[in-house]
Amino acid sequence: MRLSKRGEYGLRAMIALAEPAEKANAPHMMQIKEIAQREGISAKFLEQILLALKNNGLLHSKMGVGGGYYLARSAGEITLGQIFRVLDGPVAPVKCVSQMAYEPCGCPDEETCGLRLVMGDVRNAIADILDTTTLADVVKRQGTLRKKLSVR
Amino acid sequence: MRLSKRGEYGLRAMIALAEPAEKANAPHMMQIKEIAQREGISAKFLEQILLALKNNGLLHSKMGVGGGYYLARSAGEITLGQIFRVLDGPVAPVKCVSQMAYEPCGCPDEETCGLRLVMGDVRNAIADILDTTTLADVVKRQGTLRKKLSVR
DNA sequence: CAAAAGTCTACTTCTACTATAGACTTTATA
DNA sequence: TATAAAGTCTATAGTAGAAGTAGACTTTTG
Repeated sequence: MRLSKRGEYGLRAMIALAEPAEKANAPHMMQIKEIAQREGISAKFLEQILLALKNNGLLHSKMGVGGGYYLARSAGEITLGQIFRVLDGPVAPVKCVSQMAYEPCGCPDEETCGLRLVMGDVRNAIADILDTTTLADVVKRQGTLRKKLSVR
Repeated sequence: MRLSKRGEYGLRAMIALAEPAEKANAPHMMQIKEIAQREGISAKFLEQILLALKNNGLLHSKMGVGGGYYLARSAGEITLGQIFRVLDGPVAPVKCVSQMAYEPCGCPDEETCGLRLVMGDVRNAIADILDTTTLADVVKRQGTLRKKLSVR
Protein backbone atom coordinates (compact mmCIF):
# COMPACT_ATOMS: atom_id res chain seq x y z
CA MET A 1 0.00 0.00 0.00
CA ARG A 2 2.80 2.40 -0.80
CA LEU A 3 2.75 6.00 -1.87
CA SER A 4 5.16 6.41 -4.79
CA LYS A 5 8.02 8.91 -4.69
CA ARG A 6 6.26 10.72 -7.50
CA GLY A 7 3.19 11.10 -5.34
CA GLU A 8 5.18 11.94 -2.25
CA TYR A 9 7.27 14.64 -3.92
CA GLY A 10 4.25 16.10 -5.66
CA LEU A 11 2.27 16.33 -2.44
CA ARG A 12 5.24 17.85 -0.63
CA ALA A 13 5.71 20.42 -3.36
CA MET A 14 2.05 21.39 -3.32
CA ILE A 15 2.14 21.80 0.45
CA ALA A 16 5.29 23.89 0.13
CA LEU A 17 3.46 26.14 -2.33
CA ALA A 18 0.36 26.30 -0.18
CA GLU A 19 2.10 27.39 3.00
CA PRO A 20 3.20 30.90 1.96
CA ALA A 21 0.06 31.26 -0.17
CA GLU A 22 -2.11 30.75 2.89
CA LYS A 23 -0.04 33.09 4.96
CA ALA A 24 -0.29 35.87 2.36
CA ASN A 25 -3.78 34.87 1.32
CA ALA A 26 -2.58 35.13 -2.27
CA PRO A 27 -0.89 32.82 -4.79
CA HIS A 28 2.81 32.44 -4.06
CA MET A 29 5.23 31.67 -6.87
CA MET A 30 8.20 29.37 -6.39
CA GLN A 31 10.76 27.96 -8.77
CA ILE A 32 11.42 24.29 -9.34
CA LYS A 33 14.96 24.59 -7.99
CA GLU A 34 13.73 26.35 -4.89
CA ILE A 35 11.25 23.61 -4.04
CA ALA A 36 13.64 20.83 -4.96
CA GLN A 37 16.29 22.23 -2.67
CA ARG A 38 13.90 22.76 0.22
CA GLU A 39 12.62 19.21 -0.02
CA GLY A 40 15.91 17.59 -1.01
CA ILE A 41 14.63 16.22 -4.29
CA SER A 42 16.15 15.93 -7.78
CA ALA A 43 15.09 19.10 -9.60
CA LYS A 44 14.82 17.26 -12.89
CA PHE A 45 12.46 14.69 -11.42
CA LEU A 46 10.37 17.32 -9.69
CA GLU A 47 10.13 19.17 -12.98
CA GLN A 48 8.15 16.31 -14.54
CA ILE A 49 5.92 16.07 -11.53
CA LEU A 50 5.06 19.75 -11.47
CA LEU A 51 4.48 19.66 -15.20
CA ALA A 52 1.97 16.85 -14.78
CA LEU A 53 0.21 18.80 -12.04
CA LYS A 54 0.12 21.81 -14.30
CA ASN A 55 -1.24 19.86 -17.25
CA ASN A 56 -3.97 18.58 -14.98
CA GLY A 57 -5.01 22.02 -13.91
CA LEU A 58 -3.71 22.03 -10.36
CA LEU A 59 -0.80 24.39 -10.94
CA HIS A 60 -0.22 27.44 -13.09
CA SER A 61 3.18 28.60 -14.22
CA LYS A 62 5.00 31.57 -15.54
CA MET A 63 7.80 31.07 -18.02
CA GLY A 64 10.97 33.04 -18.43
CA VAL A 65 13.06 35.08 -16.05
CA GLY A 66 11.41 35.44 -12.68
CA GLY A 67 9.00 32.67 -13.53
CA GLY A 68 7.89 29.70 -11.48
CA TYR A 69 4.88 27.71 -10.32
CA TYR A 70 1.91 28.66 -8.19
CA LEU A 71 -1.34 27.01 -7.16
CA ALA A 72 -4.08 27.18 -9.77
CA ARG A 73 -6.71 27.64 -7.05
CA SER A 74 -6.67 28.61 -3.42
CA ALA A 75 -5.21 26.03 -1.06
CA GLY A 76 -8.66 25.44 0.37
CA GLU A 77 -9.96 24.33 -3.01
CA ILE A 78 -7.32 21.72 -3.79
CA THR A 79 -7.66 18.32 -2.15
CA LEU A 80 -4.93 15.78 -1.62
CA GLY A 81 -7.05 13.30 -3.55
CA GLN A 82 -6.84 15.43 -6.68
CA ILE A 83 -3.08 15.58 -6.43
CA PHE A 84 -2.73 11.91 -5.62
CA ARG A 85 -4.83 10.77 -8.57
CA VAL A 86 -2.84 12.83 -11.04
CA LEU A 87 0.44 11.36 -9.87
CA ASP A 88 -0.38 7.88 -8.63
CA GLY A 89 -3.64 7.02 -10.35
CA PRO A 90 -6.71 5.51 -8.69
CA VAL A 91 -6.95 5.32 -4.92
CA ALA A 92 -8.55 1.87 -4.90
CA PRO A 93 -6.42 -1.15 -3.88
CA VAL A 94 -8.06 -3.26 -6.61
CA LYS A 95 -9.53 -1.97 -9.85
CA CYS A 96 -12.88 -3.62 -9.27
CA VAL A 97 -13.69 -1.20 -6.43
CA SER A 98 -12.38 1.92 -8.14
CA GLN A 99 -14.89 4.74 -8.56
CA MET A 100 -12.71 6.66 -10.98
CA ALA A 101 -11.23 3.77 -12.99
CA TYR A 102 -13.35 0.65 -12.60
CA GLU A 103 -12.30 -2.61 -14.23
CA PRO A 104 -13.52 -6.14 -13.47
CA CYS A 105 -11.00 -8.13 -11.46
CA GLY A 106 -11.83 -11.68 -12.44
CA CYS A 107 -13.49 -13.14 -9.37
CA PRO A 108 -16.27 -15.56 -10.38
CA ASP A 109 -19.02 -13.46 -8.78
CA GLU A 110 -18.10 -9.86 -8.18
CA GLU A 111 -21.25 -9.04 -6.29
CA THR A 112 -20.59 -11.54 -3.51
CA CYS A 113 -16.79 -11.49 -3.50
CA GLY A 114 -15.77 -11.01 0.11
CA LEU A 115 -12.39 -9.58 -0.73
CA ARG A 116 -14.03 -7.02 -2.97
CA LEU A 117 -16.35 -5.95 -0.19
CA VAL A 118 -13.51 -5.32 2.24
CA MET A 119 -11.33 -3.62 -0.35
CA GLY A 120 -14.29 -1.39 -1.13
CA ASP A 121 -14.29 -0.33 2.51
CA VAL A 122 -10.57 0.35 2.34
CA ARG A 123 -10.99 2.41 -0.79
CA ASN A 124 -13.70 4.47 0.83
CA ALA A 125 -11.69 5.02 3.97
CA ILE A 126 -8.71 6.28 1.99
CA ALA A 127 -10.81 8.39 -0.37
CA ASP A 128 -12.70 9.88 2.57
CA ILE A 129 -9.46 11.24 3.95
CA LEU A 130 -7.77 12.32 0.74
CA ASP A 131 -10.85 13.85 -0.84
CA THR A 132 -11.86 15.87 2.19
CA THR A 133 -8.41 17.11 3.17
CA THR A 134 -7.36 20.27 1.37
CA LEU A 135 -3.92 21.81 1.19
CA ALA A 136 -5.22 24.53 3.50
CA ASP A 137 -6.13 21.87 6.08
CA VAL A 138 -2.61 20.46 5.93
CA VAL A 139 -1.00 23.85 6.32
CA LYS A 140 -3.25 24.69 9.22
CA ARG A 141 -2.46 21.43 10.92
CA GLN A 142 1.25 21.98 10.49
CA GLY A 143 0.86 25.42 11.95
CA THR A 144 -0.93 24.38 15.11
CA LEU A 145 1.55 21.62 15.64
CA ARG A 146 4.52 23.96 15.29
CA LYS A 147 3.00 26.37 17.72
CA LYS A 148 2.42 23.62 20.22
CA LEU A 149 6.00 22.40 19.92
CA SER A 150 7.58 25.82 20.17
CA VAL A 151 5.83 26.42 23.49
CA ARG A 152 7.59 23.64 25.33
CA MET B 1 -2.27 2.32 -3.44
CA ARG B 2 -2.45 -1.11 -5.01
CA LEU B 3 -2.86 -4.54 -3.53
CA SER B 4 -0.33 -6.88 -5.16
CA LYS B 5 -1.37 -10.09 -6.90
CA ARG B 6 0.50 -11.94 -4.18
CA GLY B 7 -1.64 -10.28 -1.56
CA GLU B 8 -4.80 -10.68 -3.56
CA TYR B 9 -4.31 -14.38 -4.24
CA GLY B 10 -3.28 -15.06 -0.67
CA LEU B 11 -6.32 -13.33 0.75
CA ARG B 12 -8.60 -15.14 -1.70
CA ALA B 13 -7.07 -18.48 -0.77
CA MET B 14 -7.47 -17.84 2.94
CA ILE B 15 -11.11 -16.88 2.43
CA ALA B 16 -11.62 -20.02 0.36
CA LEU B 17 -10.22 -22.08 3.23
CA ALA B 18 -12.26 -20.23 5.81
CA GLU B 19 -15.60 -20.69 4.13
CA PRO B 20 -15.99 -24.48 4.54
CA ALA B 21 -14.18 -24.31 7.89
CA GLU B 22 -16.79 -21.93 9.23
CA LYS B 23 -19.63 -24.02 7.87
CA ALA B 24 -18.29 -27.19 9.50
CA ASN B 25 -16.93 -25.33 12.51
CA ALA B 26 -13.71 -27.31 12.05
CA PRO B 27 -10.51 -26.89 10.04
CA HIS B 28 -11.02 -27.78 6.40
CA MET B 29 -8.14 -29.08 4.31
CA MET B 30 -7.69 -28.14 0.67
CA GLN B 31 -4.94 -28.80 -1.83
CA ILE B 32 -3.02 -26.14 -3.69
CA LYS B 33 -4.38 -27.34 -7.01
CA GLU B 34 -7.91 -27.24 -5.73
CA ILE B 35 -7.66 -23.63 -4.58
CA ALA B 36 -5.72 -22.56 -7.66
CA GLN B 37 -8.39 -23.98 -9.92
CA ARG B 38 -11.27 -22.44 -7.98
CA GLU B 39 -9.66 -19.01 -8.08
CA GLY B 40 -8.16 -19.29 -11.54
CA ILE B 41 -4.58 -18.80 -10.38
CA SER B 42 -1.28 -20.39 -11.34
CA ALA B 43 -0.80 -23.29 -8.93
CA LYS B 44 2.97 -22.79 -8.84
CA PHE B 45 2.58 -19.16 -7.86
CA LEU B 46 -0.02 -19.94 -5.25
CA GLU B 47 2.31 -22.57 -3.84
CA GLN B 48 4.84 -19.92 -2.84
CA ILE B 49 2.16 -17.77 -1.33
CA LEU B 50 0.69 -20.52 0.80
CA LEU B 51 4.16 -21.55 1.88
CA ALA B 52 4.85 -18.03 3.10
CA LEU B 53 1.58 -18.01 5.01
CA LYS B 54 2.51 -21.33 6.53
CA ASN B 55 5.99 -20.18 7.52
CA ASN B 56 4.38 -17.22 9.22
CA GLY B 57 2.07 -19.35 11.27
CA LEU B 58 -1.21 -18.60 9.53
CA LEU B 59 -1.59 -21.96 7.81
CA HIS B 60 -0.79 -25.52 8.71
CA SER B 61 -0.19 -28.26 6.21
CA LYS B 62 -0.07 -31.97 5.83
CA MET B 63 2.43 -33.53 3.46
CA GLY B 64 2.08 -36.62 1.37
CA VAL B 65 -0.90 -38.36 -0.15
CA GLY B 66 -4.18 -36.81 0.94
CA GLY B 67 -2.38 -33.79 2.27
CA GLY B 68 -3.15 -30.11 1.88
CA TYR B 69 -3.44 -26.82 3.71
CA TYR B 70 -5.77 -25.70 6.46
CA LEU B 71 -6.09 -22.63 8.69
CA ALA B 72 -3.75 -22.61 11.67
CA ARG B 73 -6.42 -21.00 13.84
CA SER B 74 -10.16 -20.56 13.62
CA ALA B 75 -11.34 -18.11 10.98
CA GLY B 76 -12.42 -15.75 13.70
CA GLU B 77 -8.88 -15.50 15.01
CA ILE B 78 -7.16 -14.60 11.74
CA THR B 79 -7.37 -11.00 10.56
CA LEU B 80 -6.87 -9.74 7.06
CA GLY B 81 -4.15 -7.49 8.40
CA GLN B 82 -2.07 -10.48 9.46
CA ILE B 83 -2.35 -12.00 6.00
CA PHE B 84 -1.70 -8.74 4.24
CA ARG B 85 1.46 -8.00 6.18
CA VAL B 86 2.97 -11.40 5.47
CA LEU B 87 2.44 -11.04 1.75
CA ASP B 88 2.62 -7.32 1.04
CA GLY B 89 4.54 -5.92 3.98
CA PRO B 90 3.60 -2.87 6.04
CA VAL B 91 0.21 -1.26 5.63
CA ALA B 92 1.53 2.30 5.87
CA PRO B 93 1.75 4.38 2.67
CA VAL B 94 5.10 5.82 3.83
CA LYS B 95 7.59 4.14 6.13
CA CYS B 96 7.71 7.05 8.55
CA VAL B 97 4.15 6.33 9.73
CA SER B 98 4.49 2.57 9.90
CA GLN B 99 3.79 1.02 13.29
CA MET B 100 5.27 -2.33 12.33
CA ALA B 101 8.23 -1.19 10.23
CA TYR B 102 9.09 2.42 11.02
CA GLU B 103 11.87 4.18 9.15
CA PRO B 104 12.54 7.92 8.89
CA CYS B 105 11.47 9.34 5.55
CA GLY B 106 13.74 12.33 5.20
CA CYS B 107 11.50 15.31 5.74
CA PRO B 108 13.35 18.11 7.58
CA ASP B 109 11.09 17.94 10.63
CA GLU B 110 9.15 14.75 10.98
CA GLU B 111 7.09 15.95 13.91
CA THR B 112 5.50 18.79 11.98
CA CYS B 113 5.47 17.31 8.50
CA GLY B 114 1.96 17.80 7.17
CA LEU B 115 2.17 14.97 4.70
CA ARG B 116 3.24 12.63 7.44
CA LEU B 117 0.25 13.62 9.56
CA VAL B 118 -2.22 12.87 6.80
CA MET B 119 -0.50 9.66 5.79
CA GLY B 120 -0.67 8.63 9.42
CA ASP B 121 -4.43 9.04 9.25
CA VAL B 122 -4.54 6.97 6.08
CA ARG B 123 -2.46 4.26 7.67
CA ASN B 124 -4.75 4.15 10.67
CA ALA B 125 -7.85 4.03 8.54
CA ILE B 126 -6.53 1.08 6.55
CA ALA B 127 -5.17 -0.72 9.59
CA ASP B 128 -8.46 -0.21 11.44
CA ILE B 129 -10.24 -2.12 8.74
CA LEU B 130 -7.71 -4.85 8.06
CA ASP B 131 -6.84 -5.51 11.69
CA THR B 132 -10.43 -5.74 12.89
CA THR B 133 -11.80 -7.79 10.02
CA THR B 134 -11.36 -11.53 10.46
CA LEU B 135 -11.79 -14.25 7.90
CA ALA B 136 -14.97 -15.21 9.74
CA ASP B 137 -16.30 -11.69 9.20
CA VAL B 138 -15.63 -11.93 5.49
CA VAL B 139 -17.29 -15.32 5.17
CA LYS B 140 -20.31 -14.09 7.10
CA ARG B 141 -20.61 -11.03 4.94
CA GLN B 142 -20.41 -13.12 1.78
CA GLY B 143 -23.10 -15.38 3.17
CA THR B 144 -25.62 -12.66 3.97
CA LEU B 145 -25.02 -11.10 0.60
CA ARG B 146 -25.62 -14.37 -1.24
CA LYS B 147 -28.82 -14.97 0.65
CA LYS B 148 -30.05 -11.51 -0.19
CA LEU B 149 -29.26 -11.98 -3.87
CA SER B 150 -30.84 -15.42 -4.14
CA VAL B 151 -34.15 -14.06 -2.84
CA ARG B 152 -34.77 -11.76 -5.75
C1' DC C 1 8.28 -48.90 -3.91
C1' DA C 2 5.29 -45.68 -6.39
C1' DA C 3 2.43 -41.92 -6.48
C1' DA C 4 0.65 -37.89 -4.40
C1' DA C 5 1.20 -34.29 -1.95
C1' DG C 6 3.91 -30.22 0.16
C1' DT C 7 8.97 -27.76 0.51
C1' DC C 8 12.46 -25.00 -1.02
C1' DT C 9 15.40 -22.25 -3.94
C1' DA C 10 16.79 -20.37 -8.05
C1' DC C 11 15.86 -18.15 -12.03
C1' DT C 12 13.49 -15.65 -15.77
C1' DT C 13 10.60 -12.31 -17.48
C1' DC C 14 8.32 -8.25 -17.39
C1' DT C 15 6.69 -3.94 -15.86
C1' DA C 16 6.67 0.30 -13.68
C1' DC C 17 9.10 3.50 -10.87
C1' DT C 18 12.89 6.62 -10.53
C1' DA C 19 15.87 9.39 -12.49
C1' DT C 20 18.76 11.67 -16.11
C1' DA C 21 19.56 14.07 -20.55
C1' DG C 22 19.08 17.32 -23.75
C1' DA C 23 16.97 20.12 -27.08
C1' DC C 24 13.28 23.56 -27.23
C1' DT C 25 10.26 27.81 -25.98
C1' DT C 26 9.12 31.87 -23.48
C1' DT C 27 10.16 36.06 -20.99
C1' DA C 28 12.66 39.81 -18.61
C1' DT C 29 16.20 42.95 -18.72
C1' DA C 30 20.72 44.90 -19.74
C1' DT D 1 18.21 42.72 -29.55
C1' DA D 2 21.11 39.43 -27.23
C1' DT D 3 21.54 36.79 -23.26
C1' DA D 4 20.33 34.38 -19.40
C1' DA D 5 16.81 32.54 -16.66
C1' DA D 6 13.12 30.17 -16.28
C1' DG D 7 9.52 26.46 -17.74
C1' DT D 8 8.26 22.57 -21.62
C1' DC D 9 8.56 18.32 -23.65
C1' DT D 10 10.16 13.78 -25.03
C1' DA D 11 13.19 10.09 -24.99
C1' DT D 12 15.72 6.91 -22.67
C1' DA D 13 18.54 4.58 -19.12
C1' DG D 14 18.73 2.03 -14.91
C1' DT D 15 16.79 -0.49 -11.33
C1' DA D 16 13.90 -2.85 -8.29
C1' DG D 17 10.30 -5.48 -7.39
C1' DA D 18 6.35 -8.14 -8.95
C1' DA D 19 4.72 -12.16 -11.32
C1' DG D 20 5.42 -16.38 -12.77
C1' DT D 21 8.18 -20.86 -14.08
C1' DA D 22 11.20 -24.76 -13.17
C1' DG D 23 12.98 -28.42 -11.01
C1' DA D 24 14.96 -31.12 -7.53
C1' DC D 25 13.81 -32.59 -2.85
C1' DT D 26 11.00 -34.52 1.25
C1' DT D 27 7.17 -36.68 3.44
C1' DT D 28 3.32 -39.71 3.61
C1' DT D 29 0.03 -43.28 2.21
C1' DG D 30 -1.13 -47.62 0.39
